[in-house]
Amino acid sequence: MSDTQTFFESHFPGRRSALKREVLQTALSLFNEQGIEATTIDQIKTRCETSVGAIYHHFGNKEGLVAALFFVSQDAMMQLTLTYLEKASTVQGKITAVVQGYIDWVTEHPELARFQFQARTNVAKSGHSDALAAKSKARNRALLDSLTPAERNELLKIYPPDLILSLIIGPAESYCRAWLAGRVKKSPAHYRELLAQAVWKSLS
Amino acid sequence: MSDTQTFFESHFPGRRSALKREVLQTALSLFNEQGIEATTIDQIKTRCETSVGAIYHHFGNKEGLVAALFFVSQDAMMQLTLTYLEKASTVQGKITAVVQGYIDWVTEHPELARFQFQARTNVAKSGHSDALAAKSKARNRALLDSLTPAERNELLKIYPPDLILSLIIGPAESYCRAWLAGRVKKSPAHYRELLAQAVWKSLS
Amino acid sequence: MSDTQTFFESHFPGRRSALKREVLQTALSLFNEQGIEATTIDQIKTRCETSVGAIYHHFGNKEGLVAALFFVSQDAMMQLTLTYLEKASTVQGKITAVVQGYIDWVTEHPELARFQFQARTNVAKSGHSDALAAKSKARNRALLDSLTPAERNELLKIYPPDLILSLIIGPAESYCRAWLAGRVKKSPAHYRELLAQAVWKSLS
Amino acid sequence: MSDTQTFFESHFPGRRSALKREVLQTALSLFNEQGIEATTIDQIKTRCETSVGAIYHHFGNKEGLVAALFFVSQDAMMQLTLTYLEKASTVQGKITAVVQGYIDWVTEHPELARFQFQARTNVAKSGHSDALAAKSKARNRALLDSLTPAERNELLKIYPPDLILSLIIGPAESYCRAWLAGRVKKSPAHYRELLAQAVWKSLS
DNA sequence: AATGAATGAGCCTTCATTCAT
DNA sequence: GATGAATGAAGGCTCATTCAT
Repeated sequence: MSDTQTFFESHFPGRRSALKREVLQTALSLFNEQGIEATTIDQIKTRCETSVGAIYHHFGNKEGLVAALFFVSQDAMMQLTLTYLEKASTVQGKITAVVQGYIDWVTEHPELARFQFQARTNVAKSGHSDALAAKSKARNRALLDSLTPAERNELLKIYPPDLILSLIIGPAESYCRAWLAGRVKKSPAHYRELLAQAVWKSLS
Repeated sequence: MSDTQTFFESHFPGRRSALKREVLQTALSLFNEQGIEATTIDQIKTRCETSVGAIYHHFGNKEGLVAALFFVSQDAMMQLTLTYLEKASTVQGKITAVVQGYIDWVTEHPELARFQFQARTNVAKSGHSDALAAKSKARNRALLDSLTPAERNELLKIYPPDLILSLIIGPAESYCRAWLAGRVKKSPAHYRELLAQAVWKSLS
Repeated sequence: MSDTQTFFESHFPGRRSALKREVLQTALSLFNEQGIEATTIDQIKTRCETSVGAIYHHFGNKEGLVAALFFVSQDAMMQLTLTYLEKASTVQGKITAVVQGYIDWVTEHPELARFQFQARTNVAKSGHSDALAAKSKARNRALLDSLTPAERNELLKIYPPDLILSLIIGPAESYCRAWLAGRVKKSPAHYRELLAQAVWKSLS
Repeated sequence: MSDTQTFFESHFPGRRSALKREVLQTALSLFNEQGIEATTIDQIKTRCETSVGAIYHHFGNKEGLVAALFFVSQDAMMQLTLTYLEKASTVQGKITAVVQGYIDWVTEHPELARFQFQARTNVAKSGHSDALAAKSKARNRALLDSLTPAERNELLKIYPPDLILSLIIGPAESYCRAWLAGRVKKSPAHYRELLAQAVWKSLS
């Protein structure tokens, strides 16, 4: 499962969702190529060979389409991190899970990751801002919730909780952004281990 | 120099630039409040009590206004980092300079920093994309250029050059983004030292 | 029979017409609340918990729904006036019948009356304009047809026939419009006698 | 001054208002021909040989255009009635003034009168409903305010104030509506005196 | 009879930009 | 240099209507 098509097929299965899948897939491409505001419903409709009415029937409006894309993507990313976290037993293992979960998600679904970066602001300013805030908070708690009280105390001894997340995810996110923007060529996947190690060292 | 008004006064001095300053200041606020595309020339004109013609006279078009704001801001940020770098003599000192230069810039000019994050994509897709690429590259080289050949070899021994920048700036950038978005309350300035230390540890 | 529900039950009796009645009732409310053009088939469908297809099955199209509502309402109003006219024997009695028939209809079915005022234009511009013209003419003749030749001559001595109807129905209609629009509070029913008397005086 | 063109010229004088006048004139015609909702901004623009932007520049939006047309028309009508009222000295004279002021307005500006009938509902449901309510109240008070206390007492002896207005204006309004809709042929102007007399008789 | 997904023409409105004054 | 009326392409969205199931 490493491309977007199979991603949508597994999240919106069945023949009845065929149009929904195609619209999401097309919108994703156009949003990334041209930007969200620069992409028109008409362009999407033309590429999908459907009608504007059908798009509005399924997603309400453009904002709803953006939100649907954003949340399905964010949820899947969260899911991957949780899977990794469950397999880890030590503190280092859990931090590595978060870092590598992030990297693996981005490299497996670069289109979705690219979209998330640009869509966050839109969603935050839309009617779905509450849902966004709730999910963001949940994501931030995932790591801390997976730790035992003892582990948590140990980790928070040096750095305040607010900072922890930036120390852990910051380097990976920075490199992933650069890669998605084409500013660096080597895939973040090549640096999975290096990044996890560096983060671990920074926290000792 | 801790607010935006004095910033514009020092970068566009004189009575003749008064309107230019006011337009930039107003545009900055509106862009941050509503987003760049959502802000209209008419709104800017109304808040400045000037005319659309005057704005076009000074900035050519909307894209030009965004670019002016973006580059003056990015140049000043680069300048601050260079000042810090000049004062540093050791490798650790230089890395600290980059991290703290970044943090200090953001906390001194949060409005400009916020704008830079959202404007980058716009500028990259505009006619000024070359200027953007050139300046980004320059910024990336500033640190490496300040090192002696020996220091450089030492630093690049473990981590490839592509990764270095993300390891250095990633944590600070991540925290600053969270702060500018209101997701964390404590100013990055409180963590100047902690962040620089963490980065240094991660590179050893 | 003083509310709209029983009105529809008596005009569309039986279990098979249940949906038809509910659609008419709902459409009537929405048309009055929002206006005819502002009301969508979808809104009606949602309130009735039925499907757009069912509405089209029963009424053909939106225009047909408006016309059905208009004509059933207009026919009932005409019927009431005719009943009153049959009971009257003198000229004054017949004029009183027309005035009070009108007032009683409006106060018994304010929703239907309100709808008639706004729908007349729509129906006139629709494919049902012929039916509208025919029924309007019939209504206008009802009074004159009920008079004996001698009575007719007497009534038309002073005022030309074109004017008669406006003199008779004008005051009541004016007050009823004001009441239906909420511009006056007292029900037209309070002024049944006063209005009939005033009209009679004006014709002497 | 008996056609619409000179009406607009006197209410929006000068070369700078030429476009405004033409838009109002054109909108009036189209609204009456096709109805307000059925008329599009594009149709108006095409007939005026102007641009949609210009229309929005002058009137804000379609609702604003309807309101402008409605209020300028209603104000002028009110003005005519006030002129007539000032010249009258007896109660009968004042009532005649109201009746004939109404009739003269309608026959001098049938297009505007026709428009007022259909636009009232729109304006009432628009953002200008307050202005409408205020002006309607003012119109209703014009007659009563022009009476001396003694005259007022005399007039209100038999009929309550709410009813008075309907008795006075009802017959004329009813006939004018019929004339504007083409249901009767003879101009209301032919019945100026008859209508005023009939109303006076009804009030004795 | 009932359903509701799909259609697509058409509407209102916005807004960057120009240019005559 | 300044002004703001005018332009008009383009966009998001609505909604009556159809039709396969």
